[in-house]
Amino acid sequence: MKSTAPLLATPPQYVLVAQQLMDDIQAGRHPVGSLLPTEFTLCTQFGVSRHTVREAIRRLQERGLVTRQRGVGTTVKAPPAESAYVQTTAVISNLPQYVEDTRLVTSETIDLIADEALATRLGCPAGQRWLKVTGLRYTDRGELPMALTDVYINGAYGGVRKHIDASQVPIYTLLEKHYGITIVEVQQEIRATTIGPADAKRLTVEPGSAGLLLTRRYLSERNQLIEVAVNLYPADRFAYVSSVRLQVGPERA
Amino acid sequence: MKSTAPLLATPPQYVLVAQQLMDDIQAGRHPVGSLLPTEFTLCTQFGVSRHTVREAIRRLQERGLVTRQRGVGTTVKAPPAESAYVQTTAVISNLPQYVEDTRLVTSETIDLIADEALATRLGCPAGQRWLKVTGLRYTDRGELPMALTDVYINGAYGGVRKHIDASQVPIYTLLEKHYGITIVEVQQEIRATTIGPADAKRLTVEPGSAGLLLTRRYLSERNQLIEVAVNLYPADRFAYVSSVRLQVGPERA
DNA sequence: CGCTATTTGTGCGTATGTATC
DNA sequence: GGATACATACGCACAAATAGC
Repeated sequence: MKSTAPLLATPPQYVLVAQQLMDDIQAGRHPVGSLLPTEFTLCTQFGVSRHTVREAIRRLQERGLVTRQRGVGTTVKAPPAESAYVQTTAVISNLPQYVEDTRLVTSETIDLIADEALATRLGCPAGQRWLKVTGLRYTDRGELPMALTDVYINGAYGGVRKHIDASQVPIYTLLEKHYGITIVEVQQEIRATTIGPADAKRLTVEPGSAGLLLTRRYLSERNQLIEVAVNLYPADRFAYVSSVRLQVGPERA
Repeated sequence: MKSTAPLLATPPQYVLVAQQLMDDIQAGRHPVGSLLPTEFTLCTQFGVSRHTVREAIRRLQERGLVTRQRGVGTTVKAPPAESAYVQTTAVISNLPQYVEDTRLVTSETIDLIADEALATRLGCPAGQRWLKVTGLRYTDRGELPMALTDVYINGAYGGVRKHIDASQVPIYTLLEKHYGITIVEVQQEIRATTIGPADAKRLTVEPGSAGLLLTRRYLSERNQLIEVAVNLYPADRFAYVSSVRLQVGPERA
């Protein structure tokens, strides 16, 4: 284990510029709806190159704070969000009513080696060891399962298997807790799919009917793939709902 | 006024490089888990500058296909997707990006009054006037349409109809621009569905096959429903990808 | 353990293309 | 047509992290 604290001395210039711009937006010096100064103006203002300014504005753009249009300029769209990141409140909704809590009932826990097909599905090199936990996810009310869940856990962390059943928390938090690793990136993919006969039987739906396939991939600091969760939802039992609401500017509206 | 040719001349070089790299990953020439050639190597291979290569790789990174590490290289993390022409969106905050990469070809524009069924689907009172724009959305690669799109625009803002074809920007930005309104909230819902015969024919897929139904509702400051966009994607032509990365340091409060 | 080569990250300068007004 | 402003693309240099010797 390495104990060298990776302390950052000074942030890159484009980060500083981005922070200053966010401050200015927050303080109302660049009100929502107004145009930001042009790239050239910002260059002279901050005393940096255009490349640096563009990199800074790119950050604002990625967070949805500004939009850019060629020939027009950079428009301020929203003040910087309070905490960290996107405000996407992902709500999992059931058709009859909203779901507060769900239970994962595991049916199988096996060790396996990723063959070519699985490696492709997970996005890992073939031959890697994985712990696969299969189960059905139930809502509080209703007897039918909401989803068929496969969780693949990197073989290096297979020790969590004994904590899974007992726990109500997501599996990746167990990994963070027991192994001291930190999940820094979560990639999520949602696609439609056709539910095959075997899965259809377990979910109690018609074979060949439509389903939602939601895959989450958890990456650690070193970009190591720690966990992959694959959820299959019958079309009529699940919808993925999210919303983004822009904050009203500092001025009273 | 220009002749409003909605024709894309040639994609930027970094897009071409990115597409070629995705093809190479898909074909197994850059297997998952392996390192991509270095930036310098790619420069000579493609005959472009490092700037262009980095821009291309940035696109792959945003889609979660690769991760980068200083001193190590660029690691392939996942194949692009099942099918060749799968387009991915990132977080909801950079919708404009997604629109720029695709072309909407409108086939029909009609005025209508919301009956009970439509009012329920849109979430508006029955009897309200709407402008409905129907079209197919294409990617820059592949001839098959990526999606069947219905955009419902609040009747009060029907005047945008003449600007829709010419523009490459999202329709809601047109509304913001021409009517001075501000979109404050975007609600998004994703669910799986079965594609009916009529839609299947237009999308060139099997009737009864699975599709992804993505609905976005745009609300103004006074919570007025301005626009509803309904997109139907065949299962094998689209995946909704988003990624959240935690910041390393306490970059900003 | 330190040195070095490699590879991505940061930053600069410049030029040209293209959309908008 | 002209002016403006962002987009694309080339070049170069040095910094920082990593891996291997």
